[in-house]
Amino acid sequence: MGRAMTDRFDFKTADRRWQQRWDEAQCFAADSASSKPKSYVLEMFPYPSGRIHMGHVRNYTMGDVLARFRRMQGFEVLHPMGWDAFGMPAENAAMEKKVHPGTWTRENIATMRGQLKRIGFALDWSRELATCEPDYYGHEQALFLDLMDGGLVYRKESEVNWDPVDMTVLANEQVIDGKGWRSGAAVERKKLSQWFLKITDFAEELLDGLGTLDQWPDKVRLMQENWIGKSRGLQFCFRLAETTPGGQCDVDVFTTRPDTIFGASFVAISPGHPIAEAMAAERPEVAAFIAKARQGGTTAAEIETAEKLGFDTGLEVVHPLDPNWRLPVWIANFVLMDYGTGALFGVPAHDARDFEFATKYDLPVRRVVAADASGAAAPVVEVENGDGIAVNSQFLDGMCTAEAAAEVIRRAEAAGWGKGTTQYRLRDWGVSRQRYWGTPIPVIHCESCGPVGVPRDQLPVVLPEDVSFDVPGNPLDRHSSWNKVDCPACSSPARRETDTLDTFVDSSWYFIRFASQPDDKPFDRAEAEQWLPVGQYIGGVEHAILHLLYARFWTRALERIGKIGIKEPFKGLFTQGMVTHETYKSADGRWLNPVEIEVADGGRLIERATGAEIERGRIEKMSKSKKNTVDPEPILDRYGADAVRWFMLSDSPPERDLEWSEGGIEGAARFVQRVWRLAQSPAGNQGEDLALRKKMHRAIAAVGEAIEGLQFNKSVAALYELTNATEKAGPSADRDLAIKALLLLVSPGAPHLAEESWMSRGEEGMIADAAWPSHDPALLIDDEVTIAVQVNGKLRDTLTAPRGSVKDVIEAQALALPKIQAQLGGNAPKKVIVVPDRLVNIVA
RNA sequence: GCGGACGUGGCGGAACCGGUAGACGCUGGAGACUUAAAAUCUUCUGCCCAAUGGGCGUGCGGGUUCGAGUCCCGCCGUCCGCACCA
Repeated sequence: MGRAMTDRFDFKTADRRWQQRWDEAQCFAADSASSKPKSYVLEMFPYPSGRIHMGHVRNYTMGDVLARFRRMQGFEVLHPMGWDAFGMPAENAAMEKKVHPGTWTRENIATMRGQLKRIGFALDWSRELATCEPDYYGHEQALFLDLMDGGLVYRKESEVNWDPVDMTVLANEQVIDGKGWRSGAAVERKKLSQWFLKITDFAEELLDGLGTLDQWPDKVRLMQENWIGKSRGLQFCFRLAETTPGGQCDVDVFTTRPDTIFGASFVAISPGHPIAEAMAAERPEVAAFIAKARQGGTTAAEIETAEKLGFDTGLEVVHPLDPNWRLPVWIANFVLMDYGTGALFGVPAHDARDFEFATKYDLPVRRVVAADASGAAAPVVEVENGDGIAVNSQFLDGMCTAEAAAEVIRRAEAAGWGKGTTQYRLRDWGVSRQRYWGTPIPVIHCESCGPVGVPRDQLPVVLPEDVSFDVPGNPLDRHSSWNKVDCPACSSPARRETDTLDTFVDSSWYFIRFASQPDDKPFDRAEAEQWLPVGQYIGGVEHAILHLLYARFWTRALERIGKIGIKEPFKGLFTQGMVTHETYKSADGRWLNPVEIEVADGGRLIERATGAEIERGRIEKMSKSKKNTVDPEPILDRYGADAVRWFMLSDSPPERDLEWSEGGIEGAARFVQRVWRLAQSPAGNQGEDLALRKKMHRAIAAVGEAIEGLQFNKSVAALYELTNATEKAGPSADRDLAIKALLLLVSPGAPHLAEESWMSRGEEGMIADAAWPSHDPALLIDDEVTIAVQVNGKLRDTLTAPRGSVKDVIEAQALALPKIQAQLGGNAPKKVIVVPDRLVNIVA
């Protein structure tokens, strides 16, 4: 037969063989009833966009290494996979390709499941779920009703991006340069009545809870802290000099800088403020201004970078600390209705936006903060938003910013015109989406009863299948046989809610459903608590705020209403970097995929199809628009699962971006073959090799530590070192042990290779069931150390000495070195610093 | 605009708590094996110079220290998030 198998690792056979064996043995099915300690490893579940991309491969490889490592350490591991299957792309596909969103999504899932299986992930496929199936979203509807019963759901008006031509709501992503992506019409902000979850009730808890998340990256905790944005300040009331057409007689404002109250030169209200709206009803020019201010999308970035627009209402308010001082009331486009009270007082000298606004509309700029009292008269030429000493502020003069703020709050409270309050930047979570492909909100609107929850015995509220996407807008609105129902309370004709839930709701509890999935309820509390919280959660940084905050909130909300006994869903969090690739652009400006180009002589790049030279662009995140994606599937065909997995772990630290390169995957494939070749060397040798044994123990310690800390690139480097040393060593019993250890250490990253090698060496059972090797700490330490000898901090020589040598001996040895003598030139050293077992620094 | 990060050879990166900068990999050079190629193996590879030695080096400019990639202050550049993309 002349099998070439022993020369080359045949991944085509091995990958399939071991994937099948693991499957048959149900190796990775998690047993909730197991008596072993439990470990829950979870990667953020994918959106089924069509095909697996390199970002998925990287993410799931990291989780897989950890899951397999934990299993080897003796844990009962839960490592599940599912599909975040609702979302806009399915509706876009429906419009473009005339395919039902469900069909498109389920086909994508089937494709991607097959792709994931080829990579050999240690997943418990028996727990697979897809959020677009009624057996998932029906339970979500039940939880929504639970939150309603718990008083955590309410309705209010809020603004959406409105396309006036297509007459449809647009996602932020669908607004390009202030225009609708399909119609090209200028987008407006429109008010709509929507469902909200009371996340602000949890602002303080969510903030406090960050303190308990010591296995989260600091940057993520900091970002969440800033997002919640707790600030202390003064809320107070400006009395209007005259009553408005709407009958209002005062304006509530909030400020984090009460110390600057004497620097006020105007009051600005949001275009959505009740006073503005009341005036708009009376005065067409106000209405026109508000319409203008509402042009453009709803995103913070857009609102804050838009040109500042103001409208002087002619109204005036009275300054609370000076009855003779009146301030004009403006409507301004940069004031957000959702933050604070929707109104503020402008202090141009000490706030950047106020400064810009005042400069444009020629409003006074008054200095009320200076570095010291002598700076009181200095003009303010650019905004000064730092702290300092109060000036030009009557009784506040001379106080520092904090004192002055406290004093204003004290006086306001004493006189009753305001009070010190805590304000959060966090806003309640609007969950209504005017779209078909999402979880139907289980509510029925009745003219006499108002909104009524769908009775639980009528759940799930299933999406109708017979819908069309040939007209813009939500098909559920047009589907009268679905949305016309009787009120569950009074039986009169009513209308089903046609909005669906934000897909972030779907991803706010899937980790609980993975842990426990009974048919008759969302989860079994006791079983879920066996596994939760998730021990290690892994995913992209782009989810650092929204998804992670919503999931934390949802968990706490369930805890508050008594559904579960945990407050934080994710004990450990790891945010991995992106997979990037060079970009290529032809002379006529087309982006080209890496498979469309080839390298000509001299390293020039040319387009295969045309032979024309092309330009090498910057390294960017793999994306369809830049065409710099590398499809994992052909790579799997060519190099096998382990090489791909290994490359994903090798080059870059996991939290940083990984650049896909041909050289990188080749290097990984070469390593796979090296290990295989090493595993083929005959076993059963005699004799010791202490140096190699030490290296083996060091590698066991280093690899374990690196995986524990999710520093996979370091574990790879340690394995290369062990491989190098083992290859060089002559036959010995220690070398046989080193090979065995190498296979165990390599197995979480390259499991097919490890299994095949394990079997070929005649080892018992599957390596998937083997235990992680232990190391002998005594073998990690060397008896001799190399000590650096510096003169004035510069390395001049080294010396070797027994570990733990006394200072004086080392110092004498260092001074006796010829190179050091030469440096000193006969002079006595001024000072000598000795760091035991490390270095000697001689100050000359 | 606001918030967060990152920056080390030709490239990806390593460096415990402030203590020998460049582990490990990629690329490249030289050599071995081969009829040849591939594969594999050996060896070198931060830059500069008057080269068995010396100088310079962790984005830039300062500072603290016996000693700074690491700590502090000020810049520059790049990337990510901003509430309806997932």
